[in-house]
Amino acid sequence: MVRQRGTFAPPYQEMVKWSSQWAESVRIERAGMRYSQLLLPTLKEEPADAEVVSHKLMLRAGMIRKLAAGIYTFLPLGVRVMQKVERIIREEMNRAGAQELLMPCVLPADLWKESGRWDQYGRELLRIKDRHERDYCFGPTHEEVITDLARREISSYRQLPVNLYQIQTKFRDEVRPRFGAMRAREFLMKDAYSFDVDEEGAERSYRQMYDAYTRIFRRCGLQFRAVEADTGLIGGSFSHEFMVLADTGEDVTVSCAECDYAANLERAEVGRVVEESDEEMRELEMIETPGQRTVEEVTSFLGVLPEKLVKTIVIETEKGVVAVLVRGDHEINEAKLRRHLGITQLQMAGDELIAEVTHAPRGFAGPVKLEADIIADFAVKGMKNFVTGANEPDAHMINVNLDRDFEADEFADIRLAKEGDPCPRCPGKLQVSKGVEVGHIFKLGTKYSEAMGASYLDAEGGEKPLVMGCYGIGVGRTMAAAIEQNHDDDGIIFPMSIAPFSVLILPVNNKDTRIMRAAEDLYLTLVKNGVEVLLDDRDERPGVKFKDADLIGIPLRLTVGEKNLKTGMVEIKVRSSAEVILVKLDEAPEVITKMISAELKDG
RNA sequence: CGGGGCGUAGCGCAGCCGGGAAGCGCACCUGCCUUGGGAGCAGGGGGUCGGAGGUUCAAAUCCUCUCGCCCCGACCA
Repeated sequence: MVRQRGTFAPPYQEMVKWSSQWAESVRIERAGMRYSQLLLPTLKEEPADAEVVSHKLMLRAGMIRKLAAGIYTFLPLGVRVMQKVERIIREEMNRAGAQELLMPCVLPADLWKESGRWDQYGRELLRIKDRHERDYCFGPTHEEVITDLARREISSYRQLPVNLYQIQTKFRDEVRPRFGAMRAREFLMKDAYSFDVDEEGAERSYRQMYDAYTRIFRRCGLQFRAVEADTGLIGGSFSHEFMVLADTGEDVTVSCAECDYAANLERAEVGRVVEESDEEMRELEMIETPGQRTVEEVTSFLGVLPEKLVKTIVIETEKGVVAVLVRGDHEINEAKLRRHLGITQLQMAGDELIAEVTHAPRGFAGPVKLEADIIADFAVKGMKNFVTGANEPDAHMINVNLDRDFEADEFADIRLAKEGDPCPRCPGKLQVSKGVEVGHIFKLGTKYSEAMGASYLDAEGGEKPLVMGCYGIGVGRTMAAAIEQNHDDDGIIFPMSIAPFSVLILPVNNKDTRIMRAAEDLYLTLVKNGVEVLLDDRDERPGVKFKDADLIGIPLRLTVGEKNLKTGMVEIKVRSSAEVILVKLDEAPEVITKMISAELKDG
């Protein structure tokens, strides 16, 4: 329209006024936005209290601001990204047949007392009282509420299966919140709960969620892995964590280089390859090792490698005392040991108990003539002539051998996996990498339904407990993880699917009427086509605009400059590849639209 | 909860040791100038120095208490 006016150019201010009114009328879901009207406070300098890249960039790009420890305000740009992630989650949850509902964030204590978690949950549960001094808490998770709903509203097998989800603000009073949106106290979470008639159905629901999660994280542009995880206190038969690989992650993932085995370090098994040493058994000897307690001290004192030593750790459990043997260069995996022994309480023995069991001070325990059950790691099985404590002060034994000098009551896989260990599923080797847990799915079984009396009547009229599953996604954390994986020195590189805007139009000089007219024209055309576009109409120098453009990471940048405009061209720059293409001004909207849909095709 | 550190303008910091007029850079406002990678010049606004108490003629500075925040660890998933 503007172009038809030929050489006549209205004063820019008037034109803006006129075209903003027009834009308002054609605005589709607020597709377009003018930078001058957006609250988008970018920071040139690095915020002092940000540690990880995503946190720094989210602050610098004006997405979030901190209100208190672990509590953040999301500014418009941050909200737009959040909403993109939410939308992907909703689409995939709905596609998987789940239904959205919304539960309260303030929960009555009664429900929590009923499940027993009011006392178990600990300080992480934010407890509050109302004016009548009644106990409430701010929901950190919603198993109790959903189970309560289920027991009231679900009574027949005809209503099953059903999967209900919500996207709700949670609060967990973390001991130490850190890394911005990565580990906040208040955070947005998608949590879903499935109810089935039996185990089989529950496993089907679990599988559906597994697939939905895979689609969700793929669409968010994340490189991730689903790994076997420990069910921890939530319980249940199995669970997977969706881990985004990132060096700043707080979780450790063990995966096989050859096959698709992957597990959380807490759960990771080690292949039971027993390397039988072909050494001849030598004569058992006791050697004085005054003051040498640690593996490091003993091995350097005796001049042997840690692989030749066996650590004896005395452990106290609710079922009694056990001595655990692991190779000198290995560490006990407490979660695996706990699961193996079927116990929940586990702690290193104190000096008194050690003295009682070994008749020696800490640091000199050994398996020979030890007055406790001995459970040994598989790696110990093939060892010959190893070093252990002597169960006497300041002494160790060398040339210790299994069966000849002592007997292990049991062998088990109880150590932490480490880089290069054999894979439990194939002949490959294990790798260790850091990651961020963005999603976690659990098959719960009947733990909550039985505790809270949530049952249904089957076709034969028999009363059965609902079989449950629960499935979480940290929305803010997913967003942070995406930034953690997609950035460079200049700023964020948003994947198209979760970008706050698809295109940024950057007029190089906003005092140049021709440039501004072209930019406005492009803006209006794109908005009309439903493209989410940000027009940088600020009266800033080009350098400032370019820096901000890179920082906020809009996938496509349309630069309107004097030189190219003279030949009727504009420049499109792809943020991720830095690729630059020149297109004709009037073809730009079409090219842009095609580029966007090409980027989104897997959604 | 243990250890360490920091609270001074919107942001980043100096000043504190050795008490004596609250500063610097960026941002912000006005004007000029400039317009393809965070320009330049001139002028300007903005502070209960986290809070309370104490010492002193005088406290951002010294002392006591307190609150907040960050980092490491433990904890949690």
